[in-house]
Amino acid sequence: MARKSSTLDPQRLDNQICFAVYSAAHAFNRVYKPLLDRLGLTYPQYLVMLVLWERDDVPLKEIGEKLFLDSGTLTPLLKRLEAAHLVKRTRSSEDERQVLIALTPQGHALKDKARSVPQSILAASDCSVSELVAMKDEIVALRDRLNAVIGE
Amino acid sequence: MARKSSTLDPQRLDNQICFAVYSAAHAFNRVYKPLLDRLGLTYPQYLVMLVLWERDDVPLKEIGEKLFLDSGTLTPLLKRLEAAHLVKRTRSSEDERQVLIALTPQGHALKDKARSVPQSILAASDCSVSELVAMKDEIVALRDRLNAVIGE
DNA sequence: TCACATTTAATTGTTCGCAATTGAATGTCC
DNA sequence: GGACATTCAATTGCGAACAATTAAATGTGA
Repeated sequence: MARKSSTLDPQRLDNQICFAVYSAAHAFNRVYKPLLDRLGLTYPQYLVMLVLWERDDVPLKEIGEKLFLDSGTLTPLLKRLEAAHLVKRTRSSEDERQVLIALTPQGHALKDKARSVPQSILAASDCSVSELVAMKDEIVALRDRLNAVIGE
Repeated sequence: MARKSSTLDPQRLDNQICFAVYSAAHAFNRVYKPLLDRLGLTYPQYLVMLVLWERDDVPLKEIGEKLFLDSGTLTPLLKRLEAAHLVKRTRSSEDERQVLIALTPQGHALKDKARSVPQSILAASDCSVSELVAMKDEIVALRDRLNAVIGE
């Protein structure tokens, strides 16, 4: 009883939820890799395409808010998507500060090719949809609490 | 009923557990940042230190297995920790292929300074320990299932 | 209108993360 | 013992991720 049980030691790697999340994110990335290679996308690029497939012609700023990414990450990423002829970047005529991101026909067409990706991920998760939804909601709630702290 | 409800659309960003995990990992990183800045560590460097604080004089390979990272990531990271005088890298005399990572006195001493980090994270999570442990176990189980698929 | 603050992207520099390759050390099989 | 495969770390190249800075466009208040 004198020595703290290792299963309760908050400084142990295996007891840290952040490492669980960190390593799960990398595991997801590795599962996505071969699926997205066929689409010519990286995972963050795929996330941007998901945003655009929901709504086209979105300001860079708004993509950043949805994905929690800033222009330092998105500007070069979007330039790569533009070089791949999947999106077009244009300055807004109403507000020259904003850059609007629009899908090209190829970018729009890619949505169909990507349709099988989620079910491949579901299969790899080896888990029921309802369990995954419950976990997702818990993780999102945790993320939002963390982000609330960052804003002070 | 003809149109699929958006809350069930698997191609919607908000319905993807992987994005929840991805964005939660980044949120954790942002919460850790100011805490680890005081220790002069990045989050992946902190993970390596957690491994070494549990057991010293560990082969690079073993650190990689615990953190799911390869030498391409760890070699430069460990060189930075060595430059910061927190670890020492030596070739094993028994097997010259292996590099053993050992804590310096400063590296060992940093454990005490890092003791308050987990409770700061717990506070930011705004969640009970038992809830976090339950979530952690679920996420680890998911991660392990995903990693099992990668190995084919 | 003019001075000043705010907003927005882009840029720069550092660190991860990983695939692919290289090279050295070790293990195995004949 | 020698040919061969395997293991392990290091290296190279590319794409995030983010802090900090810069520059241009817009908003605001005297």
